[in-house]
Amino acid sequence: MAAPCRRQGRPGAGAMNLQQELTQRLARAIAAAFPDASDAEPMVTAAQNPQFGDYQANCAMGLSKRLKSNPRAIAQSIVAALDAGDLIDEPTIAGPGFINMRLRPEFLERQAAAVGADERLGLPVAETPRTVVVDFSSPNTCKPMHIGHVRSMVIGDAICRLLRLLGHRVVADNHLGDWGTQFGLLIVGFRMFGHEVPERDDPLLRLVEIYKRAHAAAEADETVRDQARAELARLHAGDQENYRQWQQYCRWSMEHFNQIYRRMDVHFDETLGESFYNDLLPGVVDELAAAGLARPSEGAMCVFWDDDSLPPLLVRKKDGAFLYATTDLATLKYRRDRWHPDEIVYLTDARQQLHFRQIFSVAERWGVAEGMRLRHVWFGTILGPDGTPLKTRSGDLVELADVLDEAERRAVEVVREKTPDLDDAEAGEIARAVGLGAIKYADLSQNRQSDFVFDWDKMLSMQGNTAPYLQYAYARIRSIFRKGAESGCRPGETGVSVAEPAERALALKLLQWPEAVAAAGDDYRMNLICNYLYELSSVFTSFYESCPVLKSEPAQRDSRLQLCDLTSRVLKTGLDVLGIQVLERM
RNA sequence: ACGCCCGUAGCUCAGUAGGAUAGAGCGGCGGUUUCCUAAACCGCAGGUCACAGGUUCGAAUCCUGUCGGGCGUACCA
Repeated sequence: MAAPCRRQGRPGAGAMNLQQELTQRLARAIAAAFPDASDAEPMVTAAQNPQFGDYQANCAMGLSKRLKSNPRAIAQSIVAALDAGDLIDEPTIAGPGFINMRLRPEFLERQAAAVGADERLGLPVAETPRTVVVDFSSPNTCKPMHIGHVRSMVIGDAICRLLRLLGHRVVADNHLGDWGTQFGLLIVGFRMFGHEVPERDDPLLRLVEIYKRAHAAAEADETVRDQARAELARLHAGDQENYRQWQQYCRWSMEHFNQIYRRMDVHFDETLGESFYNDLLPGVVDELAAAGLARPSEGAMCVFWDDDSLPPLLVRKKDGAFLYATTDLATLKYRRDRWHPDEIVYLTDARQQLHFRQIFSVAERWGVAEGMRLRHVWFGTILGPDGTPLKTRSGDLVELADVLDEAERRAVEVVREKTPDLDDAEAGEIARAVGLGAIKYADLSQNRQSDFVFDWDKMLSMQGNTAPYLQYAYARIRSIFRKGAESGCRPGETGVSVAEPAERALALKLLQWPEAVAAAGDDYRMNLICNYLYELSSVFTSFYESCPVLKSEPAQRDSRLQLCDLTSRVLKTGLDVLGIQVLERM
């Protein structure tokens, strides 16, 4: 299937954030009309209600107190000083002093054409590219991926994609938990039960079975616990055999993880376990002590805050062992030296907020956070219908591989029902993209800070505000181009027209893509991208219902084909940011 | 006990510069297919935004208090 021919334009030629542009125009008008209040925020937002126009400025009411004047009169003066006739009609003043603005159709038409010719779809490139390390996924080894791992993975990967789209350098860093206390028990368990637990396709699942038995044995028998402690100590002391065992477990774990990452289409630039930082830990504690941050307390080493703004942070146990916090500080310093990042982003669930406030504060006082922005991007917990963490009937966490299987199974059913004429290979491919998309979108479309109530039907839903809805909109557009190509229809040069309300609404929404990206990038809120794409698809579908494309007159057809083409490109780009595939057919 | 987060339609959730009549999906009810994919579209019903005060021209949003829920608070990660 040939892509619709695209006019070659200078990349970035159509770059414009409408909200920003109008904000700047309004700011100039305020400065001109009220020099004393030239610092006032114009407060331009997309109009709440289409009857008020496309954008509104809400600054006049706020200025009224400061200037001791009637807000409507203030709005009037701002409008009089406003130079934006190239973008909007004469603004109207409504209610207490809202400035309502409506974009001119000629502007929409010109801008839509410009964006259509722009590879970046109107999205400005970051003027100062930053280097951002994104720490996400970071599962513990020797445990299968379960449903609780999905958020960090999906949101983290999407944030990486978003930052790259904005023109930043990204280091996607998978910080494996490969140095826990479970290894002693695993080593003992392997010796006790290794010969009687059968091999499996996924060696990690065998390891988990062994661990379960070892755990039960330790519960029942004190000496097993002692052995586990001894093996762990031996591992930490550098025992060759135990080290080899440990490496084997880590390899099996990675095989399992990589299988999941491949299915999920999630990628990393760097994968280093906690074990990698082991040698650095004593030095970290020494430095903290030398800097006067850490001091002995009850036999341990601990960082205190003189003003008690934060509770004490333990960096070395009284038995000499180091902790999670120590590793995180060592990792932070290592990343600074290795990547010289402008920012490090950590994705974890909400429960680690205090931990990261402590880590960031220590890093600052220690001096290793100089010139770096440290951000804890946290998300809510995945809960079952009863409000507690999700479990299967046997009490285990739901395995991610099973969720992916179930999603595909459901998607196959829908594909078979809706599009029976597909061959098995294509149906399977569509089902994979649709099932995986549904899972990712269910997670990304929700405010990340809310707890996530897991519900098979909701998570794997293919109807309403879901990824399949967006994929379907895309597939319908591609279908138009397939059909159009048969009779030689291609989007051409005639220009875009927005005479019909549905055309106008679609063009406007398309021009707002940069706003959605900017808003999402501000605070890593991927749900804003989802909202936008859903609205775009929704506006498109209305357009699709009311505006025939291929059956319209040539000039109109050409314009509509351009709108379709642009819609499909924004959808593809947007879904790509979410890590969701588009489909030519579904 | 202290700290953080939360309480919005029957259900799941948007609403993070304080702005006009609080939105969406699902579920419910009713319509739409000689036409580019009906995984769709159009319409209707459904709300004391937990409660009580306060701030202001204006509060789901900010402040205080109460009730209810989740999580966290030095030898786990």
